[in-house]
Amino acid sequence: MIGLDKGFVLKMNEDVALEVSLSPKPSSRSLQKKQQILQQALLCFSEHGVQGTTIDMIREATQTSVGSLYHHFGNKDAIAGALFIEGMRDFAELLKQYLAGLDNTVLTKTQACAGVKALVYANVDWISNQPDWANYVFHHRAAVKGPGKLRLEGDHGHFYQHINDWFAPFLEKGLIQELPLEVLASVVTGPVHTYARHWLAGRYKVSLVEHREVFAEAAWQSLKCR
Amino acid sequence: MIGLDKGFVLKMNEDVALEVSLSPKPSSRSLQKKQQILQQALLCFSEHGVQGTTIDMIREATQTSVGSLYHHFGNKDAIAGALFIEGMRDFAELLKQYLAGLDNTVLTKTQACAGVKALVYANVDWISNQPDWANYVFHHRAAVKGPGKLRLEGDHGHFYQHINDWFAPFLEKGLIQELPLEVLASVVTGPVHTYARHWLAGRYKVSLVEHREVFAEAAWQSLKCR
Amino acid sequence: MIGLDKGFVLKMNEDVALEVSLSPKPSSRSLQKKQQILQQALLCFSEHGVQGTTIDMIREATQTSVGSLYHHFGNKDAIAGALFIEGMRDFAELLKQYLAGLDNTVLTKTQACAGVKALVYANVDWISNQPDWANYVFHHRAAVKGPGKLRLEGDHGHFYQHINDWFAPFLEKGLIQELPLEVLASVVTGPVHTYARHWLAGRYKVSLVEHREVFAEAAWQSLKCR
Amino acid sequence: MIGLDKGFVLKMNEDVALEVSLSPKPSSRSLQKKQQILQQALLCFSEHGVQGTTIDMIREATQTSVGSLYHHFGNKDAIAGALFIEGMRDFAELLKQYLAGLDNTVLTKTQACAGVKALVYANVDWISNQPDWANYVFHHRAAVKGPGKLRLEGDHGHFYQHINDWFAPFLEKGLIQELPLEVLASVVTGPVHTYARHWLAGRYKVSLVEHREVFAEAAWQSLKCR
DNA sequence: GATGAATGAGCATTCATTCAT
DNA sequence: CATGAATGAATGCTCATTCAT
Repeated sequence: MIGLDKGFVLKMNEDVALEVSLSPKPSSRSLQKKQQILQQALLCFSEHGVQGTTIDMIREATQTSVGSLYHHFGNKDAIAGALFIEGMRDFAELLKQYLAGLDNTVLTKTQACAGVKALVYANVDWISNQPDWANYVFHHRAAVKGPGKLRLEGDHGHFYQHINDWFAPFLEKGLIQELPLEVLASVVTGPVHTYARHWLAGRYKVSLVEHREVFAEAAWQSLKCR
Repeated sequence: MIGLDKGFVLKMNEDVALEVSLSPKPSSRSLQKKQQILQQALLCFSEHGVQGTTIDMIREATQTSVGSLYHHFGNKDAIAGALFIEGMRDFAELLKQYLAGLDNTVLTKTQACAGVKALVYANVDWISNQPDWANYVFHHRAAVKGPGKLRLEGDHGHFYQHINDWFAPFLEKGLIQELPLEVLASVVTGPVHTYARHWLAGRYKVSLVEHREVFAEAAWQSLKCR
Repeated sequence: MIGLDKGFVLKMNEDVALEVSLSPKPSSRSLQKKQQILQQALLCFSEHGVQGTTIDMIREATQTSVGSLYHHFGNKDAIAGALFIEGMRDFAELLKQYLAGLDNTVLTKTQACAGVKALVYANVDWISNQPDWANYVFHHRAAVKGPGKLRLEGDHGHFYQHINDWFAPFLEKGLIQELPLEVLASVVTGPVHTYARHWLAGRYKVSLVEHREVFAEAAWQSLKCR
Repeated sequence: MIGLDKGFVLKMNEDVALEVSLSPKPSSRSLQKKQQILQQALLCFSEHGVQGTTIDMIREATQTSVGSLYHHFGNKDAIAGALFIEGMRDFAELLKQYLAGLDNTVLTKTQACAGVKALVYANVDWISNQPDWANYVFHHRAAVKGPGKLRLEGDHGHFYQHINDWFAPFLEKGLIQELPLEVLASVVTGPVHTYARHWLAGRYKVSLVEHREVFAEAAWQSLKCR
């Protein structure tokens, strides 16, 4: 069964650097600093929202200078955007990993259930391990502007395609209800995200992960064919 | 069966006026202006977010003066807060109305199902009829600050109590799964809100109301005891 | 010897009313309200300064409406001005009264001393009895603008003339040092006012009146001829 | 005899910079700008009062940008406060210098007189050389708010202590009247300040310095034991 | 006379961004 | 690459004053 991946870190591929400044050799020093900036920016965004976070807050948190921030990212939106894109990618990776651990060639009810639950697990686990990042990613899609937007849409398309491809056989075989993909997605992620939001805001006391199985089962009951 | 209430309007009880200024007689003129301001502010908030909306935008939309805005509400936060509180109340009223149309003394599976579905219907219908207000209310609880916060918490407590009381018999009889109220709430509203958010953002094309029954059925399947 | 006049009240002659609005019959009702307004305005001015006091503060303190305030005084400056002029007059009256109790036809050292001390007593006593008003009057001459200014200068001239006339014989006889009137005034009132300012600001704990005789004696020692 | 120090300039120690931003190296460039800002702010405050001076006036006078003003001082109050504190310090320095030029180990009437007169001279001279700053300092203690306030009180305490220590021997020996320090201070500075205020406001024509000796003698006559 | 809604110029302050060193 | 001073448009809010009811 799919386990709980421990110890995520906010780590990103070199592409991030490439996207922002086209400097030929993003030295590892530079990359390290960028990550630190993103890490701290995330904390600020979580606490005050993107609009409520000022460049100065990030500067203070990262112990650098305004100039340095701009040298690395160009402007505030680029920071917010990079954070979103990397988060999306990080989450997508986990989800793919969870699905990869399953076999979608054996078309049984059990496998279908495992697939649906894997979606829920991936959400619950990623959110639980990266609560701030998760909160940010699931509520700041608008943060991505300019050139990054197209790229995000591409990424997102591939991601959806991947999930779609994985489940297609089960839908065809009639093991999962034939609903629009968007409805499926909402039924699977909606309860988790809604609970997570209240939990992260401190309004719910019991941590999300404690309801991991409940949400998984609920999703499966909603989507299975009977 | 519970029908779709047509023609909601952003209309609020006199209490709104009372909360802001304790003037003895909030003339209907004054009340009317306050409502108009809230109406327009909502549009601005929907389009640009609360932080992204400037007082000047609201001023222009309402065709009044800055002074008048401040005369009636004191500050920007108070506008945002009043909008949230009134929205909450409006939604709660609809939900109560839907539940009131059902009989929770006959403890059958059918009635339990109707109860759960009523919750979904209320969400779907209110969101469909007040999309902007809904979007605002479901994502700006933080807008309520200061004295209004306590009041909101009180209101909210009563609201939850009411729902709780309605469903208690069914839970006792074992017709609905005995889950924490917060989980129940997330399972019922999560899919609807998640779908609604994407739909309102223009990312989903099919309107929420078209999936009304699907979401209702999904909720019931998740929560019923088997 | 000159005693301490008890129980001053902020009371003004009908002229105040006349100066502001030229209404034919300033009914006693109206006059009463004006006095109440001035009384409260004084408290506000004392606490926040004239510039720091808003019309709304005065409105709240007087439990009336903005409109009423403007009906009675025309504008904020007029309130500040009236307060200054009345204060000046009230103080001048006390001073004249104190001098009137003495005999300036007997040109002895004793009488000269009594005259000088009367000036100090008048200052100490008036300030002690009307601390707020005193603080206001001695530091807000600039508050008087427009038409009231000329009138004030006239009043002030008469006042100075009166004092001048009273002391002239003693100066001629060589019982008091022949210094410019302005220097005399500064030596007599300076210490009292300086002490009073610090006392009123809470920086000095011992009340002004306890040093009444000390200041009087100091003034006399400074000014007497030897 | 104590002479008249010519050519004061508004110059302040590095501490000013330190108090506002704790940046490691307040470059001399930065310090220079701060001084220029204070210099111009003083002129504005003198002409319109602190409340009557707008940030925009200071900006125009200093030929910089609003942002720069805030970069250096944080807010308007900080400008007003720094000006007061520096003024206090500048005056205190002069006074100490004047006292340092005298010998308080020879306990004669002559020396006591010289001491008292030094206090008056310091006041007259500083006010005459820095009329605007003096006027500001002697009437805007309230300008100091927040953290600077404590520091001011400390400074002030040391200052008073210093004066107290200098005069203590003379008081003990019975050469100067044993009055509370506050009364002594009022008698010495009161006449000078009162005269200065009227002079600076343009109501008195003869300059303060012309009465230097008169005020000094008056103070001595008031305070000497006989 | 009283009331309080309306007005809008004015103000302190913030903040993303640029750029010289 | 780093630094932090400089910039100025933008923003939330205040407040004296007017005026219709």
